Amino acid sequence: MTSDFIHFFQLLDTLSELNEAEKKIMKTLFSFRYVPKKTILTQAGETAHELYFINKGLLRLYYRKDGEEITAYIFREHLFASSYDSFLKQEPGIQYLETLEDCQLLVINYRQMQELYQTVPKMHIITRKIAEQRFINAQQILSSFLLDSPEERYAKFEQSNKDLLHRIPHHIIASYLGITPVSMSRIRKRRIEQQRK
Amino acid sequence: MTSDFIHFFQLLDTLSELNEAEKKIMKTLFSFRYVPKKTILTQAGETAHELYFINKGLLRLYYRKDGEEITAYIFREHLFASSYDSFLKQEPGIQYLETLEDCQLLVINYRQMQELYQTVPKMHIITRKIAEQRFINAQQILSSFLLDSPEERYAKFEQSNKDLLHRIPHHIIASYLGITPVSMSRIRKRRIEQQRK
DNA sequence: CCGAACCCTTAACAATTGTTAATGGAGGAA
DNA sequence: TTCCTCCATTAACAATTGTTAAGGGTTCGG
Repeated sequence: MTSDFIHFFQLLDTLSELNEAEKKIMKTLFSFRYVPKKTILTQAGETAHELYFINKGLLRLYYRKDGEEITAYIFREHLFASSYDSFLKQEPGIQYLETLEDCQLLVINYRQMQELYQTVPKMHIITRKIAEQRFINAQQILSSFLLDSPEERYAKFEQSNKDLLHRIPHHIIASYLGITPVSMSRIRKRRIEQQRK
Repeated sequence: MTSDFIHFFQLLDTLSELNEAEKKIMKTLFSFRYVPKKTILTQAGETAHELYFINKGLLRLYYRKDGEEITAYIFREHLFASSYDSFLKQEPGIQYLETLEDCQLLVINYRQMQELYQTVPKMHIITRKIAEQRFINAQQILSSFLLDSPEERYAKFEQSNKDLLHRIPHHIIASYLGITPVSMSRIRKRRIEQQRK
């Protein structure tokens, strides 16, 4: 269905103008997939073969350390998501990619992606800009670890992701902020007390 | 001089094969520059107009918070460096870019960069791959903040950057690791004591 | 409807890091 | 050389976070 690609092309059009022929090719290479909550799309130790565009739902990328799951990133609607490290290098990675909600995804695999680069050279421009944005984004998160205290980091997260506090378990957010659930709970308490004044 | 471009093309050739005509264009657009130690190349609050390739020397990217300098990244020889955020968006940034040693740089400005995209379309592929690598790199550093203790982070840094411990002041490394110089000194002491056993 | 699993919060204590300040060494400038 | 600045280390104390454990609420499946 064309309606599956509305947000997809809305994003791509901001990066590089695509004509109808190019869009048609892309529609044949990306496929629609429904994935239920708590599905692991990529396992650590295996190579990520697919790249996803999220039409609806949430994904998270995480590491495992000592049996514990540590969130590296939470992907929202209308973003591309993958265990990039593994997908780009086509080597086994150390990250897991999992759905946090029932998801509607557009999917392309690595081979199809190479085909896309061949048939739609503009794709190099698009993925360059996406990679640049991702890099800037990663750098911003990194800066928060260097410049901010855990409490400030929580405050910023709350400000720009108010909805996620209700959509996903807190301990996932805590690990994303680099703290324990206990510590995050204390921070939340402190902030509520301070708001009273 | 052609010898100025040896490492430059050595890197680029691994990303996409360039013919002599393309290399010639690049030689005219990149210019050679000698920059003494402790020179600020990009100021926070200003737009970064240039992108650098480091032939020799070290650069560091840093933030300022409460008068303190906090290192975001240390660029080595044969890497591209810039205050990317500002350079890519062509907006004022919040980072400073400074030489840590006397440097030999290849320089291109934003306008020339756009010209390069026009005349050498392959450049989109090259910068896409560079951006992807940078993203993976940033993600790796980020994972170290999520998964490792400050002590483990120091250990990993020491392992992969042994030379930097002698080339640059420790407090710069400490801020890069997200800790204070005092804490880093304690970590170093602990490690020496443990090695005795 | 009930039990089990999951999860947020709270408490108490341990461990680590941050803060402030002092010391002494190294390196650059005049 | 001598002075001065910068810097690494150390100590003492404060603040924060981590750890472990317990209680109670919610959700989901049988």
